[in-house]
Amino acid sequence: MNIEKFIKNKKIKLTDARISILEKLFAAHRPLSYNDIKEHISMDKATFYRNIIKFQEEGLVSSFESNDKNRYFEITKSPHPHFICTSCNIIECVQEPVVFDLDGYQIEDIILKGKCESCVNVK
Amino acid sequence: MNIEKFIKNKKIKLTDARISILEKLFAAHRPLSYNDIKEHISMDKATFYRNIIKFQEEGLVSSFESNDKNRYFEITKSPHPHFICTSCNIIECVQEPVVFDLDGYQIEDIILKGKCESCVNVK
DNA sequence: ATATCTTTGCAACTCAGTTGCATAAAAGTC
DNA sequence: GACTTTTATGCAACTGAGTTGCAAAGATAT
Repeated sequence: MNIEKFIKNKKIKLTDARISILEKLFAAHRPLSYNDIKEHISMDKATFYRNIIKFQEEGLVSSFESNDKNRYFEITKSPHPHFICTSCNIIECVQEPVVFDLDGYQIEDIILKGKCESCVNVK
Repeated sequence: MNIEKFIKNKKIKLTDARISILEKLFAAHRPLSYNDIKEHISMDKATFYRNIIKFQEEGLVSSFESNDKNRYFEITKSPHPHFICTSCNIIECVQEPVVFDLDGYQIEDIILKGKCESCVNVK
């Protein structure tokens, strides 16, 4: 993915900090928290979070809160559910569609919680 | 609901603080956060959170994190999905069952996020 | 090159939830 | 009821993710 193209036409400037955040999010195949990537990016956390806010305003990035009190971020793709393991806290993107309709409500995201394949057999 | 009976046979003592937390959770028809009920209970927040931990150890209470950085608590009933409004942050229990199976995974809870009936028409 | 507007790092702050510790209050026993 | 043991409580100090104010640095347009 070409980050420059990705940011073009959005009303935000192209900076090293922004490129490295987006590169990390593109490379991951699951949502990441600040703690997941802070070792791999060299910027203040204020810069990280302020850029995330910008990305979300532009619709480039989506986020949600997990069990472990961290917020998780991913490049906005076609909507898909997420799975959060209540044992090891890992987060995965779910490929299978979850169909659900609630009269009068507009569903934007679905989060499934439970035990992942690794944890389901442990205890 | 009789709180004394509810707590009986669990390895925790019956105290005023515990009774008032459980009463509030029973009376509500949706999950509540500490902020939701702190005005209506007279105890230190340390006492509140420590008791919630006990209740969860005994399986009396369940909880999850929401969008607004607060943790929400409810009396453990038969499993049902929850809806979180991304505009007004209200949380509702969903009565319609959501069927979903993920091979090798054990689903414990389903959280739907989106716009509630009041917010879906606003913006 | 220069002017303008945006972004950055730093440090200080916020706020939900946690922890240590001394005191108080349950529950069981006599 | 008085005594003993165990558990619960309040207070204050702490933690850690995320936020904010501000001055300095960097991006883009002219």
